Amino acid sequence: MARRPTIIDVARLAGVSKSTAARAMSDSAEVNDATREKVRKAALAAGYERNHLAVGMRSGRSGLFGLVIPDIANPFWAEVARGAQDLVAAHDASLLVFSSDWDHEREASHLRALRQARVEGAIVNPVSDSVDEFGRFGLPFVLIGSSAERFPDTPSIGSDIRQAVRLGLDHLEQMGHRSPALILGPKSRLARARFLRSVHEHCLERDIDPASLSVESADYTVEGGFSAMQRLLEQQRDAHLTVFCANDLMALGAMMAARVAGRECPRDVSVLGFDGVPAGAFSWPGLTTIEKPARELGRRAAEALFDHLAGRALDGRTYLPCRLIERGSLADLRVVTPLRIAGGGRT
Amino acid sequence: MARRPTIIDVARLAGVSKSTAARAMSDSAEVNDATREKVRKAALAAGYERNHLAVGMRSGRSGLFGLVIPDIANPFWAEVARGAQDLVAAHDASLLVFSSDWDHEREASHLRALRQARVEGAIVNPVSDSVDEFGRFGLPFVLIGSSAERFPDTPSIGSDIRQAVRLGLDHLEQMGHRSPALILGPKSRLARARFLRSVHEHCLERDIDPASLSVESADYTVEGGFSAMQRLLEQQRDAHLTVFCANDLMALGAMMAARVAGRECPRDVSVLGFDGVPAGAFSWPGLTTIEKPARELGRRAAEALFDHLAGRALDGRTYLPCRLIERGSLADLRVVTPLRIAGGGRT
DNA sequence: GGCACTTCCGGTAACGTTCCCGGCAGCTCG
DNA sequence: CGAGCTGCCGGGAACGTTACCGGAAGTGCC
Repeated sequence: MARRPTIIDVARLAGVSKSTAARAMSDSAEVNDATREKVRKAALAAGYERNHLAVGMRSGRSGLFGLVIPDIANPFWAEVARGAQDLVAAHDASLLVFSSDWDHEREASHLRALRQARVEGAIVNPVSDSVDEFGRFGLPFVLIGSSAERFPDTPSIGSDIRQAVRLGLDHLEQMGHRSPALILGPKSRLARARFLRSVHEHCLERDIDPASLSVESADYTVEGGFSAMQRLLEQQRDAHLTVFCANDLMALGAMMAARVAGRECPRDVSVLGFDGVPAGAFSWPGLTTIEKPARELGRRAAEALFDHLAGRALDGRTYLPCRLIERGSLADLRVVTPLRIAGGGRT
Repeated sequence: MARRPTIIDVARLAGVSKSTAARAMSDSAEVNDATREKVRKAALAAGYERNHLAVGMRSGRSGLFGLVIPDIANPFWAEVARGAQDLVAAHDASLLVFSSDWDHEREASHLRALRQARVEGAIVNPVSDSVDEFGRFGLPFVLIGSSAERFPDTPSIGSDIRQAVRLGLDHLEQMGHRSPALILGPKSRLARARFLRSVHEHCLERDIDPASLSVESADYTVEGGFSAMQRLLEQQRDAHLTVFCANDLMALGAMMAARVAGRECPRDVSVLGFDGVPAGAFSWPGLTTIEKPARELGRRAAEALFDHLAGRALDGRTYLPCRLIERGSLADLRVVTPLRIAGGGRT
């Protein structure tokens, strides 16, 4: 295979200097239209393609961006990645994707790789809520996810957990569920605190004692949701049990636990999820859940990064609203109560 | 922010020439151990990090690799990406990920981006089975997926559809299902032909007329599987209906169609999927399916690429075996038949 | 002691691009 | 008509690294 043609080859072919050729290729105004056309033709004929390595080296702009997320194989993060990727590609740049697996070591190593590749900026979901190494990260970056709260002075994008929780609780209330049990994430995670705080706010407004709510902790996995639900089911054997889970995987696990316990959903048990993963659409009954705008999250993070780089003002933290997806995992407890109140007024 | 330290800064700090410093940093044998240590210390003190852009420019090895798949948000491809990523990261390199959305234009543009970034090689799932532009791709690459068959002279990795189909058919037979209906992908796709051919082989060996099998076509989506199943259900109203779907999404759609038609799975209807997406584990009943080794596919593709680059011999196309995952979507038709044959011999 | 050989190191030239500076026309204007 | 200005272009330096070459010590051997 022959050597890849360089700008010098193009210049020679077009009969101009390499400076002029470079100017022509980079849409500079300081070149005559006729000359530009001539160079373009020569470039096409030679099969010339700009060497981004050299460009990055000289100009400092590598055209590379980084994304560090916990796991690209996780549907939620894959969706985020897709959003970021789309926007980066629209800017004629490329995205380096890394999975940290919630591991500090790995995250550090990936960040190092990003720096060495001289990416122009990065989007990161920090594995821990309490990182200090980010101060000397040495790169423009945008945080994504709820742990971003620890870094108030760097731009960050997340979903609006407060709005989401209230959305779920309001919907639950409308359906006749007053005080759902909660299956939350591990105590160490910041997202859990935010979730719980929002629940409390909501309860206080409605004169419900937050302490009356059953709370179980799990680890965001299906198995965790399964056993948390088992504990809940034991506590409450007879009445209708409603649970609000902090993510869909645990909700799916909770539904499975109900099934093996012989409790039918939504007849005996109601489950509300949080995330909006595709799998929720295929469970039976379909999982009613609150969807985080994952792809939009990725897009906006990338946008924020570009804005940041361009020196445009940034409004710090941005929270994106979530959306309720009604499927079939919630019982409609209204149909009995209103009828009783109405006293058989209709039919 | 101060200028990033270069190898020259390190050399000055260590009191050696930049050549020596570079040698020390790149584990060259041509440097004294004591000197190497001295340079290492200086590098650490200066906070030096190799500039991969410059390295790539000079040495021709950018440390960058490309991955072009249809959609990173698709769980199957996300898993593939994860596998590739892990292996690339293990080689201290980075992976550029692109989604083509089954669009020629986009694919071409991504490949161009890859060339301009001077990636050392790429893993590609070509959007079309009939591409000609790949001849002048101008980069070392490995194909992934079944469409790779069109390019016999380039290394490729795929799942062993033949083995998978026979695995499914054998299992079906063991469970008492003789001639399942088929829901396949669009006629244009090569994978469909491969699937069908394997079914025929299997039938012929068992003296089943392949023409007796009902075949429906869909587009690999849930909706497609849903309506294909509806057609099948109309054809066959009474007897137990068994369908073998060419992917899990269609299988999930088929299960939903059965449910809305009032047919219970697995009592009235049996569904066998193909892919092994996570969602299949949460449906009810759980989807029995044949799992493609997605992550392994990605790993092996990356491995093949590295081998290829290192000039190691490559055995052309590699097919990875698939695995049966038994969940609950298949009726066990054995329990009745053997009893009848036995003629009430037991109880 | 001279010679070959090894070990280690320094200087210089690339790699392909962009940036800066200077120059040469042609034009305008006092 | 000369000064200044504008539009366009060429030449060279620089970006940070590695490849290559040559040379200075040190070692072993006759």
